[in-house]
Amino acid sequence: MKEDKEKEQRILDTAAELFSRQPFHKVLLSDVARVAAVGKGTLYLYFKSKDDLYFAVLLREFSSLVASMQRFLDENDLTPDEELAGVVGILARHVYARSFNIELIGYVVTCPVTEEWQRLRASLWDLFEGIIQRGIDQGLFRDESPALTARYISGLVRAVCLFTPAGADLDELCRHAATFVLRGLGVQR
Amino acid sequence: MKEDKEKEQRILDTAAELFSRQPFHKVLLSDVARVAAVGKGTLYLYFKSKDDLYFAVLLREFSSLVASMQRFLDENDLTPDEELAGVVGILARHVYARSFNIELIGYVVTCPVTEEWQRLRASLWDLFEGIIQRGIDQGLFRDESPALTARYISGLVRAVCLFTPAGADLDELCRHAATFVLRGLGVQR
Amino acid sequence: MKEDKEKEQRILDTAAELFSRQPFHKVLLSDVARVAAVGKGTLYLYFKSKDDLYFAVLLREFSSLVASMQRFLDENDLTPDEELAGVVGILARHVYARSFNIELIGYVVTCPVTEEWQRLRASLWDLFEGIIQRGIDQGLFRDESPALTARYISGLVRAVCLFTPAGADLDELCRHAATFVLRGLGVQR
Amino acid sequence: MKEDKEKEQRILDTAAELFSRQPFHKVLLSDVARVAAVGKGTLYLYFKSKDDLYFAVLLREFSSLVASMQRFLDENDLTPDEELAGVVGILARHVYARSFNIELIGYVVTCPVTEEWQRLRASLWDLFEGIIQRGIDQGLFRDESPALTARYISGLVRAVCLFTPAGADLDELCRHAATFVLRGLGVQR
DNA sequence: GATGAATGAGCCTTCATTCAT
DNA sequence: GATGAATGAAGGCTCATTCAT
Repeated sequence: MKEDKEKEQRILDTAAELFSRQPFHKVLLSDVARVAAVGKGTLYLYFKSKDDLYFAVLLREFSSLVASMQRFLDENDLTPDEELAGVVGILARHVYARSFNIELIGYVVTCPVTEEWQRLRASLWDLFEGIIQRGIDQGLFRDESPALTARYISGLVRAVCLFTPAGADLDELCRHAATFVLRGLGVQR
Repeated sequence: MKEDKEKEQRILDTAAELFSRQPFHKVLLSDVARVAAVGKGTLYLYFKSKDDLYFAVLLREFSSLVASMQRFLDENDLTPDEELAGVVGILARHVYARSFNIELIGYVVTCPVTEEWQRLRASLWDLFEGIIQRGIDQGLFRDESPALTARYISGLVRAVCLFTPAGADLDELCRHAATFVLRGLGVQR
Repeated sequence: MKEDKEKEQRILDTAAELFSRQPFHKVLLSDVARVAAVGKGTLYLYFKSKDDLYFAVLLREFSSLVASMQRFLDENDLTPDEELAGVVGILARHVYARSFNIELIGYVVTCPVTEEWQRLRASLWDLFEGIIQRGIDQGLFRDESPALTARYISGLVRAVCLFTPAGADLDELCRHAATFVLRGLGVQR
Repeated sequence: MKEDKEKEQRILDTAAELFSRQPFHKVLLSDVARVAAVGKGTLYLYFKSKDDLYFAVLLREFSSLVASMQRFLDENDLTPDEELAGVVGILARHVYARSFNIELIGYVVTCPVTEEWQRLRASLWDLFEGIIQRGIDQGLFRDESPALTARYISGLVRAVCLFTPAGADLDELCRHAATFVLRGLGVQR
């Protein structure tokens, strides 16, 4: 019933694409099926409902983001300020490439939050909070409430990417955002 | 078709409430009518369609926010850092009180942006940008790109309000956000 | 929402007709709507679901049958054997005219029996049982178990009407059925 | 396509069970396959369609019933009244044990009657009619229309078995039904 | 102007049937 | 022969919109 992982991924890719371009109710499952080149009924072999598909997209995108940020931290031995600049850049590029992704969260906020989603979201915050805390411990950062700040950052990046002025350069955007965040944490730059 | 301003406001209030708590497609016009205590057909005397009602809510909420921020600036003779702290507080309280822009803005992002909405959104950014620019001119702030920063701020505030840890104090939250933003702009605090 | 009793009856009439000619799953609500000359959505103003419509048909038909039998008993002052012959005739004509009616019961048997339906069905049995008991009391009938016999009779009539040999005369059929039942109760004829 | 008789029987057994407990449209072929422990595709090696399976069940059940009744008559040398009491008992026990013909026959009534089904049904009636006729010929029974009476009996038995009052004893039930039928045929008991 | 019963286009979902393995 | 993933036609149901009152 769900052997074909490749097909499942194709459905998720398609759904991610479509959900990022239109609000939930404008995305038709017949479109998803057509674009993914599967039968409409096939969707239901892999996902219980339209909502289920939606959340699956959300979870996959978000967890791949968090994973890539975590990998970045693991594979590089950096100072907290370098780490923060790095993950802000990753986040920005991710949001920029697939502007929906973080946007999808808007929907989810009003829904009964699933445990899995809550856990995932917390893991992003924990990641930020951990960096900030290390920076504070090393005397690099100043922050009265790392938990709050961790929550700022994704919102901040999201906003700038969504509403980026036309013609902006992505690299510059990442640099600017990182600088702002680091200054916000008391780093002199 | 538009005599009864009081009724129109009641409809908008109701719609604002409902649209802020659920995704667009889960808000039924029959619910709006029932809660607003008007007939379903009456909605169409005041608004052309569901989309039209939605945008009317969005515009009203957003413009009242911008107006109250502008009023704050006009009625007080403050330094740029005081101004920024003030409007951040206003924004935070607004988002916190009516989490309207959760879904509201979420939906609108994927929609064909109307000119009016674009103008309104720009006015918020301009407001922030103006303060930042004045701060820079007065040597209070440092910022390489006030236009980008203006876009950060609302996203930042939105995020912290949406995902505020349980038990957080709103005043402290506002103070923290303001401090972060001001530090981000190079203010020593 | 359900002012128009006339429209509701038209829907019920149509549904009764269609449900009597085809099994449940072959009856399309779009057909019901078309034949009843109402919109498809209108059906849902009067009935919660297809099942609900089905049961409404069943209940209406059955209760009208029981009511007409009861009226026959009330309006005539007859001996038990005359009463029994009369109600058997009424039942036979009813089944014959709308062969579905009793047939519908087949479906209902396998369903979670609603209280209302149970009550209605019991009222038919009670009606038969009452007549039989009066007959016994007056020394006209012999029966060791009027409750069981009451359950026979509708099944008996149903069967003969459904499977009546081609060319049979309805009056003769009623007479024959009544005779059989009365003899079954020990009446010499 | 039809080698494995054992598997075919398992499918028929399962289908008989399920079709007798739920209306046609609620019985899913995937359920039949699962319960029968065969693949869904396998069903189509033995039966052309869902309808085909349905009628196969109906025919098998019904013909086994008729066969067992016929065997009873052949293997015992009885008087018509004994024969009738016997076959009524067989019928009652059959219906009682597998309420198959609740839904089964219910559905079939509204369907285009196949020739095979018609023939089978007629064989049951003929069996009853034959007994009745012999009883009349021997002066045991009185009946103006054995053909009609033959049609009563199965309906009568069916009804009592379906709607049997809770706690009833099957043996007593059979005795009572037989007595009623025999009295209906003018036998003094 | 106000209403809400009526409408029907359109979507999600189901499930009998097929066919590649 | 056996399987069950894949299919897509079809139907139940919803809900924005209309319009007669």
